[in-house]
Amino acid sequence: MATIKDVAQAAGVAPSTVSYVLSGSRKISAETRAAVQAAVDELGYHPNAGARSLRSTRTDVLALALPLSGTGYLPVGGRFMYGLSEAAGKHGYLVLLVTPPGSGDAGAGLERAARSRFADAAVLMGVEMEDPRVAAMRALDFPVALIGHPADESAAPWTDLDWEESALASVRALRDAGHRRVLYLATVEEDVGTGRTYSVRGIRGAARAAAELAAHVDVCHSSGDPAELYRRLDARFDSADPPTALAVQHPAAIPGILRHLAARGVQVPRDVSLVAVGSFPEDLGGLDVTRIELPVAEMSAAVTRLAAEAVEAAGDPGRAGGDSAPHRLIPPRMIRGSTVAPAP
Amino acid sequence: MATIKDVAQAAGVAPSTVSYVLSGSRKISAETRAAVQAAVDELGYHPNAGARSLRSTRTDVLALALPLSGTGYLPVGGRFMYGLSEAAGKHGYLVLLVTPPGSGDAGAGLERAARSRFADAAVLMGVEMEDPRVAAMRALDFPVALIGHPADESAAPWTDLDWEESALASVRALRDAGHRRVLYLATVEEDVGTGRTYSVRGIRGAARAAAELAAHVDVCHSSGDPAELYRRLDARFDSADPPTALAVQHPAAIPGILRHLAARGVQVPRDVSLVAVGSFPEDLGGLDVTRIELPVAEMSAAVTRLAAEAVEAAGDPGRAGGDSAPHRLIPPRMIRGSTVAPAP
DNA sequence: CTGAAAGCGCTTACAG
DNA sequence: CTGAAAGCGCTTACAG
Repeated sequence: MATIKDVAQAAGVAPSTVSYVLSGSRKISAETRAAVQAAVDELGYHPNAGARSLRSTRTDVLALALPLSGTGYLPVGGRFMYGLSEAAGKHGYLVLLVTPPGSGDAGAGLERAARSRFADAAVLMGVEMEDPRVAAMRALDFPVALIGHPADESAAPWTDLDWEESALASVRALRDAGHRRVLYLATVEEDVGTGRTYSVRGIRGAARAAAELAAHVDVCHSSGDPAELYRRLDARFDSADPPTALAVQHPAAIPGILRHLAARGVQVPRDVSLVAVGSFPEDLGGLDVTRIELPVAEMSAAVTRLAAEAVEAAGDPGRAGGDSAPHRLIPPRMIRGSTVAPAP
Repeated sequence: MATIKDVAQAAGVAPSTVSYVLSGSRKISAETRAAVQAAVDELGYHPNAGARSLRSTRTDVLALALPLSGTGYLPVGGRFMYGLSEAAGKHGYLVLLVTPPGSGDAGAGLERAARSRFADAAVLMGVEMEDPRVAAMRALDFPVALIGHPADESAAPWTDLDWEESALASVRALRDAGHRRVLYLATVEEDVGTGRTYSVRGIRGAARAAAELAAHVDVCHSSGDPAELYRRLDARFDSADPPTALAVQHPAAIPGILRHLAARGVQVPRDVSLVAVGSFPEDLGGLDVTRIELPVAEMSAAVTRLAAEAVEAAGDPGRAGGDSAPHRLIPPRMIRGSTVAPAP
């Protein structure tokens, strides 16, 4: 592989001049610049990543810390890998995956990536309300940006869909259609248990909806096991006062839920209305569901910007260590589908 | 961050000794080893990735070259990111994502990653029958392993589900149930057009099935646009001699297909039987479809092993450059679901 | 069994 | 406007 020396020799200049041409951090005469550029193109020169990062302490890599997928594959993780890779590319960053599912300690891969300086910053997914990874990375002076809205909003830069408002808006849409008994199907219970921010805040929004909208809102946790989920739904629909509407924060389960309800003789929206909270198109298998979509591209762009800023700030002692952190809370946008009808 | 010097000082030895303890490439007395290990643990020392790779030309990183997703998000890409990250982790590798969807040149990110030595090898997804990336990487002496079965089997190590056998087996299962008119719904036409190996080989298997099994096998290309796909299906089902069975190599479309058929008054499997080719569970939204699943974990493990071997071989001049490449072709396994019934 | 030293390929003060 | 030189943190022949 060509080195900076090869380029310098081909262009008849010193290696340092090549470096300056490439970084643009020094005024260079037009002829010299052209000669160097020609040699770079001719040789297909790309600076060695290891040498560059050793010297400049910049890797141009963002680490993406995936959540442990206790319940198997998480489609949302795949979406963000794509979304982040694309957004990061626009900022000149590559994306490194850490903490593969199945490893023991949730933070082990991340810690290694940070201590070995495999990356300039980490983007954290599957964030918990009190996420231990935030303090761990701060102790290492390693910049982070979160996809999630933690309890301490100033602990680290973060972005998220406003899940609380999303839950509220979905119940409101149902309430506006006349429904007074709404079942809020929250995330799978593992996510509730570990305090994932989207899970906790969604449930919080459902509780607010009950208080503010004069509606009965029954919160039920979803399950990764469809049979168990359907048992829970059956219990509600078999009760004396069954719900007339569902708000579902487990969108991947919706096609199955619709089939299960149909098998019970319950039609959507004729008998029951339904809103999806935080879905993406693949989840719904082409069904025209009334929904609030998860804005993956917008969140990916936002978290990339936050991460890039955190990297800059870490290099600039003046700006680092302020006790507030920037964030971007994304308001929900309701998309009208065909699954909401007036209450019977 | 602690360096090897800090560890050496804390342990009272030379930096080189710390390096030897960590690499295990030299006999070290038990006391020295213990002292070094204690210092390493105490300081939380991890070797700097840049320095290590600069010196040893090993990065312990595998680049995953994603296909350009012309038709938007590809769930299969997400699956392999998880699968590969997990499999690579077991071999001590981290995974770097390159060529995010949306970038102009399919190979630009990969080329940069290779020339800058961001990784030790590349795993290529979305492989085409004659994939230009293979030659490009060979020209750079950059090891690759493919997820896909290219025309030239000896060009690079590769692994894949045997799509030809999969298509053949799916038609055979339908033929064995008495079906004589089978519609083979191939991949979306973009994949056919670019010559993706799974696409070409699936169609090849369908053609063989027609020749070998005395069945009419009509091959129809799927579409990313559901409306267009349903028009194509309607054309077949409205014909004088409609199919009685479907083999579908576009599993994500199956829930929608079933709904569309139901709307036409066609029940599966009462009126039409169906087999999915290369699905994974999320695709089918909980439907109990007769299917050949895409063995993501097995393929990820295989391609990781192939990549790791290619890295070793590249370091060993004796083994490199042989004119054959190892591969692993995975035979299909049919999973019985409830979507195949005897022909009417 | 252990250490001192060279050098991987860059970037960036220092010098002119 | 350009160059010579130091040094980032490792690994591994060379030496004892």
